[in-house]
Amino acid sequence: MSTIVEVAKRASVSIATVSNVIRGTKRVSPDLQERVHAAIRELDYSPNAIARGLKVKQTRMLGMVLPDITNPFFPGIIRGAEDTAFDRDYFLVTANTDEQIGRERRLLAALRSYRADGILLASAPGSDVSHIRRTITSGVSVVFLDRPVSGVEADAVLLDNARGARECVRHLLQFGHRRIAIITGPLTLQNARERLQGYEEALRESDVPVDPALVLEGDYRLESGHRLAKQLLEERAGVSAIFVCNGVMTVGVFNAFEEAGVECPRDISLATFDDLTLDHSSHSHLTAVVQPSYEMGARAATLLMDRIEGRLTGDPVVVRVVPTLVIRDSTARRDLIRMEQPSVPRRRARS
Amino acid sequence: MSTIVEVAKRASVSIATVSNVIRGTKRVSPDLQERVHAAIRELDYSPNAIARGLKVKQTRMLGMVLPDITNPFFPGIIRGAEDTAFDRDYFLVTANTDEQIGRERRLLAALRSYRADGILLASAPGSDVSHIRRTITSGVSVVFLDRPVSGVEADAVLLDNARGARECVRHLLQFGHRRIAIITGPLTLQNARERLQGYEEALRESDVPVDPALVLEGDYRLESGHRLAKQLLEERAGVSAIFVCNGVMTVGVFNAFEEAGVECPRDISLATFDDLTLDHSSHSHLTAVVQPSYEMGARAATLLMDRIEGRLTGDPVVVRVVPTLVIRDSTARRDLIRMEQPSVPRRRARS
DNA sequence: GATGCTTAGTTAACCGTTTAACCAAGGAGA
DNA sequence: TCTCCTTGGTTAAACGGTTAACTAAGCATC
Repeated sequence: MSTIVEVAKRASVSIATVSNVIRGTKRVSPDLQERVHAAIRELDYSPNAIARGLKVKQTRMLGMVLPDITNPFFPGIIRGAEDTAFDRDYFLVTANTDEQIGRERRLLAALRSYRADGILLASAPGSDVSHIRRTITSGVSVVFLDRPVSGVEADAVLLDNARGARECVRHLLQFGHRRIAIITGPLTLQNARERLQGYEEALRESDVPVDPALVLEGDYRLESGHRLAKQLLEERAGVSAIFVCNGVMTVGVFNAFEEAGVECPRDISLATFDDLTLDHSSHSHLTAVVQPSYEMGARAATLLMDRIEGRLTGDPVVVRVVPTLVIRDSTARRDLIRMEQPSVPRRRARS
Repeated sequence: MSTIVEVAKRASVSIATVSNVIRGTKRVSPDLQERVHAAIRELDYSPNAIARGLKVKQTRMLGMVLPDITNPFFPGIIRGAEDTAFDRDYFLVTANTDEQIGRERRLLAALRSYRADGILLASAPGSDVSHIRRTITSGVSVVFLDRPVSGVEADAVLLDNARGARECVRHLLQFGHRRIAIITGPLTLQNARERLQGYEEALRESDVPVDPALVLEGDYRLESGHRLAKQLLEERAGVSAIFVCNGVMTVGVFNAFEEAGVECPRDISLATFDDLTLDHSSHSHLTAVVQPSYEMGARAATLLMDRIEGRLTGDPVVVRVVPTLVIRDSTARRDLIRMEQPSVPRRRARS
């Protein structure tokens, strides 16, 4: 691995000149430029970003810390952020915490140690936020993505969750549904609370009372969707529609439907947050609140880089992006729903 | 952001002593240790990994370059590699190329520039491998993951693709199927060729001729699965089973089934590479060749770190891991398959 | 008391860049 | 011819760590 000194020697110039032609910081005569470029090519020289970072005190490296890469919501975010960062000549690296606060702590510490210029963070739920606060006060810019962290001030890109939920539930109400169940995310997360709130608002608008028995708290993971839907189907209690607060849980809900021989929308209506485009075709027929995930990633990255470069100063800014409701086949008019339980499960689940 | 000098001042010791207590490189008396630790705590000091890297010429940073994070095969790999790297105190960062060779080139250049100690690479298909070769000769260790790169020698962790395909097709043959179609990956990729080869071997073992009309080349992306399955269903040509060479294409195949009103396994048997556990329940009933993705990630990371640390020297080693065939509901005995076309599609596709 | 061996700590060189400060030479203006 | 700019280049001091080489002090041995 050759260094700038070797390049300088080979081109018979000083290392300052090499640096200048590489970075274009000063006029250099054409023939010296050519000699330097030739030397670089011949040696396959790659500037040492680490030495540079040490001197200029910035690395042009951005970290992205996500709670769960298996959640199909995140790939879009990653793409958006990566593209935007690359366009502005930053290097974006991704790491995931598996929703474990301990891992998050380690990752933030590592990124800080490597002097990343900034971090895009979708934090794992947890009450201890000292590591985040420390990261910020140490001088690393942080932008919250999708999940704000209560008690910590920072730029953020968030979804208008209440609005998404409200529109979705309105749609169900327009279809004549009155007993609409909701499977929420973990209510420690603000976005989960907002979605619940949108649900309640929509009901109130239509003078439908909020029945606490129809509000089921999940945790955004597959298993909870499965469990709660199963419970819901057993009691039934007049429920003709379910609103599920994220895509992963919806998959679990479908599992429960299949085990119980329930077909959608024949036997029940289903609407969900998140679009599962990669998924089984029946999902592409899902009525869904779709989040502009690519845009969210892109805007968060922009915010972060603007903050780093000082184009953005002063109080934290919070960008709210709005989701769109896509109405597809999984919701039907209330009077078309067959409310009696199917007599026999179509197929048993296997482990 | 405080430095080692400030810590040294505050603890009234030399910077060498600070370094020594942090790294445990030399005996330091208990009271000095305590003073240093106190200073570190009070200043919230975080050692500058970049300065350290410059001096010791290694960063303990590993890069993982993947072609497509939306492919559900990769999260498992990432987890395995991340865990293993963390255990040995390396920092693993991930980036994805979207199957574009240009992005791969940029990412490798960036990782080299940041002096990553090593790279786990699942390369995008493409004939130009000079950037990979250059990365290696420049001194960065590279381990190929899942996809070897022809013409470049390096350690690798690969799946025994032929074996997986062979066992799967044997299973179909045992169920009495004779006209078995295959939807392959892009045959420029070695793993796609190996899967095809396994398919052919299994057929030959049973004296079933390989009918070229039943070999359809896809590209591992959803759309190709959809298109080829549709084509297959239109011609039908006595096909009673389909073997799909990756999970993403299988989703496309399911879309085609649904559009045509074909049910599985009632109307046709389906077996696939990859397990789509996150997916819709019908997928969890899929007969599948499942790859030990966590293990692959873990072993690749181990190989890489061993190579970096010099515990592993000499010729490249290639680890072959073996997949397991999981037989579930999507395959049925040939005589139970209803071969006539359903008269009317159950549901139309929407955009 | 001189000598040598440990032990605990410090000094200073170095890693590969960037960049402020400096310098030499050529040309313009007086 | 002398001074003063420009222009195009070089020198050398950082940046924040690590670590080999060194020193000082304490102790045992003779």
